[in-house]
Amino acid sequence: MYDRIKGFRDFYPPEMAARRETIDTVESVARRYGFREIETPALESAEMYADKSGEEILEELYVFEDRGGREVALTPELTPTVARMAVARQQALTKPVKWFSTRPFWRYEQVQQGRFREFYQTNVDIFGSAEPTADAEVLAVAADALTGLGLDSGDFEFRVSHRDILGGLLAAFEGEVDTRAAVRAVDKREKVEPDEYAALLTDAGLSAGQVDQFDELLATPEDRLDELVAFAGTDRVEAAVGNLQRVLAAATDLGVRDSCSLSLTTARGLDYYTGVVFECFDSTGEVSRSVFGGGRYDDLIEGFGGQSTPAVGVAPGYATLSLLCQRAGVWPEEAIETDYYVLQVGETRETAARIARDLRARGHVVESDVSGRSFGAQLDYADSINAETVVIVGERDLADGEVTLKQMESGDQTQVPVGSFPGDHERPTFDDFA
RNA sequence: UCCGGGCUGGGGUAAUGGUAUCCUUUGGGCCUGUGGCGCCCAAGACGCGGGUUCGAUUCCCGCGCCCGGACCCA
Repeated sequence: MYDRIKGFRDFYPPEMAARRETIDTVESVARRYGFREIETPALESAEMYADKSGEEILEELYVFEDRGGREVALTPELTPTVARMAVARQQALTKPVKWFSTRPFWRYEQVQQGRFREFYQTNVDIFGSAEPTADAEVLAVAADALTGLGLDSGDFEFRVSHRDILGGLLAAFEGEVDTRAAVRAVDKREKVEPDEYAALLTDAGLSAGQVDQFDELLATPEDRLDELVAFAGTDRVEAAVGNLQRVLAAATDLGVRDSCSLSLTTARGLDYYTGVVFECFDSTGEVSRSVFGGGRYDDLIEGFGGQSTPAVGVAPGYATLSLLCQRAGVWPEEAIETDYYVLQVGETRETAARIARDLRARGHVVESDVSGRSFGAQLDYADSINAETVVIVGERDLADGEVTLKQMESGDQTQVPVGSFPGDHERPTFDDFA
């Protein structure tokens, strides 16, 4: 016996069925918005992540030297890869580029609820549009996917913010402020004690008075965003607020405004976000961590050596998504379904196989004995796979040119001429011959 | 990397310093013809290593894994 590697999971049929259904739902929503599927490598140059996020990041990745002496990493996220792909074909691709991809990613981190070392996400990205409608479309794909899974808009909430509002406000304060540290502090606001939160902001360069003022600004409600513009008095904050308002207006047009709430304390950890950022949360708070997030990252493509290309995306992860669905009671139940079981008694293999083939050709799920089992054991098995109809192909019936059709739920059965089964019937059942 | 809890057949459990209970499950048989039931038979466990002990599944230590949390979340 070998153990499974920590943080990696096996998915047996019952769980896989639920995952398949969930992934199909999310992908079909993306397709409906015109996103095209891409497939990407599991390995990328480790340098790509180091350049983007610093050498320290390699500590959290699966990195190794391949036989050709290349430093490679198992991909921890998709964004650098799609950025690389977009840059490679930037002249050829018509804009906007709209891509999606579902696949595993790997990070060497502590296993916790909703967090594994191998995890699956569907990334949905738009390149080449800086319009608020693009941000809103990404939000809409995410919201439609969740409702498609059976959640209603009251089950989840997108907390929406804007990087330039935070950055712009911080820049408007007197004195030197470490924006990155301050943004990190904001991100922690809900998790730490007020004193500690204030201390973090003070460390970032704000005075005690400024901390209070900043905190008050962050609590500004949606209908008074103009006050932020007035406070900062800068083009940057004015533009950011205007942009955020247009994104929310576009979200209204797309019918997903109800799922969005303004939350200036939502910062997202990722440094590459430049505009609107959002995170999806469980409305009940029962799922304590962020379900997934997304946002605008206009500078990344240029940073990868491409032409300036605005981009916005979202990446639902299935580990946390399943937690949310389970909490809401909409995680798919496995229902093993089999349309027909073709039961063999005696030397009837040829006829049984012909019937099974005919039924499969009609698109049905059909099983037949592959274990040389007895009549009773076959019936047991048919029951265990929830076969709707059992076609009994036995020597005695066959001598009379007949097979027996048994409806499992009721136990009713009837004789059918073997030559007319399945005949012209698309989906023959007991009722058709009773 | 750190903190807390846990680990007995595939799943769920009981007891125990002297190798383990029950349920379920799985395979086979009764069973080449009404047999989805039932009955019978069989299979299957103390996470790994070390220590204490005459003897450890039980007590101690380390590790592994699982669950939850912190950090982190690019």
